[in-house]
Amino acid sequence: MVRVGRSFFERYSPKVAKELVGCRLVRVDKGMRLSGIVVETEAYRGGRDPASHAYRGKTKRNEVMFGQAGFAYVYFTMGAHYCLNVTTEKRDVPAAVLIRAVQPVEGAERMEGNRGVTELTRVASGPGNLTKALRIDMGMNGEDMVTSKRLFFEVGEKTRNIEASSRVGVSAGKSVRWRFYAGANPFVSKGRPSS
DNA sequence: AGATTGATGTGCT
DNA sequence: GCACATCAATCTA
Repeated sequence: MVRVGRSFFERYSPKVAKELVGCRLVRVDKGMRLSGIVVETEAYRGGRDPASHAYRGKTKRNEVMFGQAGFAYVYFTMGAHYCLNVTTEKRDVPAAVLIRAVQPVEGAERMEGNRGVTELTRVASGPGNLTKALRIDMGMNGEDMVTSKRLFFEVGEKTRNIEASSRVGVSAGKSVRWRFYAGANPFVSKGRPSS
């Protein structure tokens, strides 16, 4: 298994988001591998991107986005959900890729247990679901996913029919289509019907 | 100090 | 398809 290296993340955020589809997200929990193929991502770029957390400058919450690429940025939202991002681009460029959904590969039963559902297509479909299935919380914030032993990416097969659409749940910045997902894959979260 | 706002998910219809 | 729970960080005064 080849791990995704630092240089992969240090590029233009939407490009990283697109190429991340098809890679394998691996979470080692209690010595057991829980993994899944990434089927859906969204790119965010601070500065000119009003949908980004970093749009209004650096804060204690989003400071990870300003650091080096390849780090996990985990944040709490909507009162009950965690979301997993990977930082991208060079240091001091606030950018990240949100992992929205994965297709369970290893430890699927364990993930089902963590989630309390048996429908495999829904186990890690959606940012909040994904983190719950893989037991990712604020303790993972700032984790270096290039060197970490418990959370990282492995190079996967190239996904061919990757589709792009506008991002889900974002009111501003609808002009860019920075949501990438594997076409016709049932594990992709049902976002918004319109694109 | 108080109000507002979400990068959402679930469950019921 | 649509309502609604839920709470920390951020924004406003």
